Amino acid sequence: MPAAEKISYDPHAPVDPRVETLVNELIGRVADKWTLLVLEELEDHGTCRFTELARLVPGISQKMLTQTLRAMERDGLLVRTVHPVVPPKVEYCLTDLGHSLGEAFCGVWIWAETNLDRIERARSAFDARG
Amino acid sequence: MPAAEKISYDPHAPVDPRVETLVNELIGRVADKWTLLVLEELEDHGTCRFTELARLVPGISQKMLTQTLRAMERDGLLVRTVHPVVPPKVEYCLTDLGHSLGEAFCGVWIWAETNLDRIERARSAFDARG
DNA sequence: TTCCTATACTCTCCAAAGGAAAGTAGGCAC
DNA sequence: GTGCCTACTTTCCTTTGGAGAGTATAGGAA
Repeated sequence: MPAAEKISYDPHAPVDPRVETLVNELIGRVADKWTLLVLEELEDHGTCRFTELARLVPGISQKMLTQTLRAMERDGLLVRTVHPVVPPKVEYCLTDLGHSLGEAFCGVWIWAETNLDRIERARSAFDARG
Repeated sequence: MPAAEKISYDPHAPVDPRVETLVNELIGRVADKWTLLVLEELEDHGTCRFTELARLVPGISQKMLTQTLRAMERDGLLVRTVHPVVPPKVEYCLTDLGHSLGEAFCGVWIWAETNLDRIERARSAFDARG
């Protein structure tokens, strides 16, 4: 390990490798394209129904929307409320935990907005080099 | 870099849909399991060689490591340096842009560490409900 | 000489994940 | 009866990803 101590806050410094494994596993699940996009829409629009989310999240299939919502429900990120009416009405709403994850991802959205141009330029340069 | 105007972020503020599409696309690429884990290791360990990363990132295949590193290089997140020696020596190092993404994801790692127990409990509860 | 090693890929084959579209349930209006 | 509505569920097929073998190269050992 290159032991260059950082002056700024390093969240990884005092970590038990067992915990690190679990965190990596969790990151692997949560840092999924669809989870992120669903999270974003639920943050933006509040409680949503199934078809509303299908419309809001660009390009998601019904299968993946169902899977993503189930996984998020299992992880306690959102609550699924079934209204026993016809036609069916199911609402999805972020929990406190879901909101806290949304806030944690805030920095990433800001980063993406801020650096869009820079990345497109980097890609052009890379592609030009062959 | 006009960072001053972006200090606060209101997710409910109206956003140009064209920009939103591009940001979603970018999130979809960057919010990939392997990209995140590689980014984390490069943040933690600084400059790394190929096999070093293969060892550090748990469970990644050589193919995916190559693909991930190429994509990150194309996006300007890291620099790939080839030393013309035998056996080959290639070093990967984050750019400023890569570091800034790492910092943006800082909140997510902290969140994951903080909420591990809560999520495991949520999963157990969900599985117990059937 | 031939063999072996080390590194960073690269290729091949197969299993798993994911997308598109059709099917299901079940009251209600007609 | 037929059609309609929503939230899935199933089927089929394409794409992605993983496991492992192969490649190029120079120096050192046998």
